[in-house]
Amino acid sequence: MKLTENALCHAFAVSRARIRPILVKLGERGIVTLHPNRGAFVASPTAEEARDVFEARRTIELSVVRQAATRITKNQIKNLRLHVAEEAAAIASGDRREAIRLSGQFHIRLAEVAGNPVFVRFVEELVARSSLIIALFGSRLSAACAEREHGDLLDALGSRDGARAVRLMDHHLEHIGRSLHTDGSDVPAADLRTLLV
Amino acid sequence: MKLTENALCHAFAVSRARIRPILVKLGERGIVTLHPNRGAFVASPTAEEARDVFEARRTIELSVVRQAATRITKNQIKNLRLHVAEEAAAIASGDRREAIRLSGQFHIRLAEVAGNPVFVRFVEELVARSSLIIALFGSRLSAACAEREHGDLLDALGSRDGARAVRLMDHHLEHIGRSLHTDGSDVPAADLRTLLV
DNA sequence: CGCAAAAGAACTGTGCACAATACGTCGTTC
DNA sequence: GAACGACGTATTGTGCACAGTTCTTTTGCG
Repeated sequence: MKLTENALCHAFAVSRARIRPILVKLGERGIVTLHPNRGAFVASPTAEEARDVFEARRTIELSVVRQAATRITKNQIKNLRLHVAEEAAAIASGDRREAIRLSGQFHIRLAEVAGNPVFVRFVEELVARSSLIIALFGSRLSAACAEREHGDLLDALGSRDGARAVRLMDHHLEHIGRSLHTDGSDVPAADLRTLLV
Repeated sequence: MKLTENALCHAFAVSRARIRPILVKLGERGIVTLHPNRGAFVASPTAEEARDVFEARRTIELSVVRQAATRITKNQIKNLRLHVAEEAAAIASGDRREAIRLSGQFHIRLAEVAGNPVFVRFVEELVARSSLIIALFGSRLSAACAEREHGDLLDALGSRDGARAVRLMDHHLEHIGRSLHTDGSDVPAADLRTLLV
C-alpha cells in the first residue's frame, strides 16, 4: 500500500516539507518502507518478519520486566492498574483501535518503569510494529486476553516476584504471537487506511 | 558540540536539503540530539547513558550469540576469522579509528548470522552509540583486548558451544564497559570533530 | 559597574519551483 | 498476436528563498 506524499499532504493539511521528515522517521522505525525514487509504502510484514518482531520483544521485554520487578514503586503500580482499567473500558465499549493502542502503551510504560531509555525506545518501535502486525494478522481475541494478562503481570510485579513476572510476560508475548493468523490470510489494505487516518 | 547545517553542507559539499534527512536519521538513532529550532548536536552521553547502552547491548547481544551458535555455518566462521584478522592488522598499524569501526562491525556481522533483522538494526544503533562512548570515555586498551576476545568467541561458536559463547560475550561487553573512564573525565570536543569529519 | 531590554545576526523551519527518475500506455515490429 | 521500445505522466529528489525563532551583542538605565 503506497503512501503518496501528495495524498498525505491533503489528508493532514500540511505541505510536503513537513511530511518528508516524518516519513523518514517512520521509515527508520520500520513502520513504513522507503524505496528510493519510488516513495513510501506501509510496511506489510511477512509472517517471518512478524515472528522476528515478537522474538525481539521476548528478548527485550523479559529483560525489562526483570528490571522493573526490582524497582517498581507502589505509586507506579497504582497508575498501571488505572491504565489496565482503561484498557478494559476500551474493550468493553468495543473500541478495537483504542484497545490496541492502550495495550501497546502498557508495555511502553513498563519499559519506563525499568528505567533504561534505550529499552523504552526499542519497545516503542516494536510495539508500533506489533500494532501493525496485529491489525493485519490479529484476531479480535488477542486484545481481550492481553488485558487480563496485564493485570496478572501487575500482581507479580506488586509482590516483587521477578521470576513469575518474567514467566507471565513470556507467556503473554507467546500468546499474542500464537493468536496471529500468520498462515497467509491477507487482510484487504483498505482496512489499513482507516486505521492510519 | 553543535552541528550547523551550513558547516555540514560545506564539509560534504552538498546542500541543506540533503543534510536534513540525514540529521533526522541520526537523531532517530541517538547519534545526534535534535533540539527544535536550535539544531543538531553530537550526542554527549553521560556516564549513566553509557551504562544504559551497554546494559542494552548485554541483553540483546547475549540473545544474538545464543541464536548464532545454533545456526552459524563453517563459511561464516571463516569470513568472521578474516574479519578478526583485519581488526588485528588495524590495531597493529595503530589505526585507532579503523580498529573501533571494525570491532563494531564484528558485532553487527554476528547479528546478521543470528538471522533476525530486528536485532541487526538494534545492534547497528547500539554499536554506533558505543563507538561514540568509546571515543569519549575509552582507553586505548579496550580495542586491543576486544580483538582477542572476538577470536575466542569464534572458537566457541565454531564448536557450537552456545553456553560458552554467551558467557564470553557477557565478559566481553562487561570488559568494554568497565574499561571506560566514566568517572567524569571529559575529553575535549575537538577530538570528536576529527573523528567525524 | 551591573543588569535588563531591545536591536541585530545567525540559524532552523517551511513553502515553492524545477529537475530527475520511475511507471504506465501506446505504437511499432517481428 | 506477442514482445520490445518510445513517449507521456505522475511522483519523488533537490535547490532556493523567505519566514520564524533563538542566540548574541549592544545600548540604555538604575
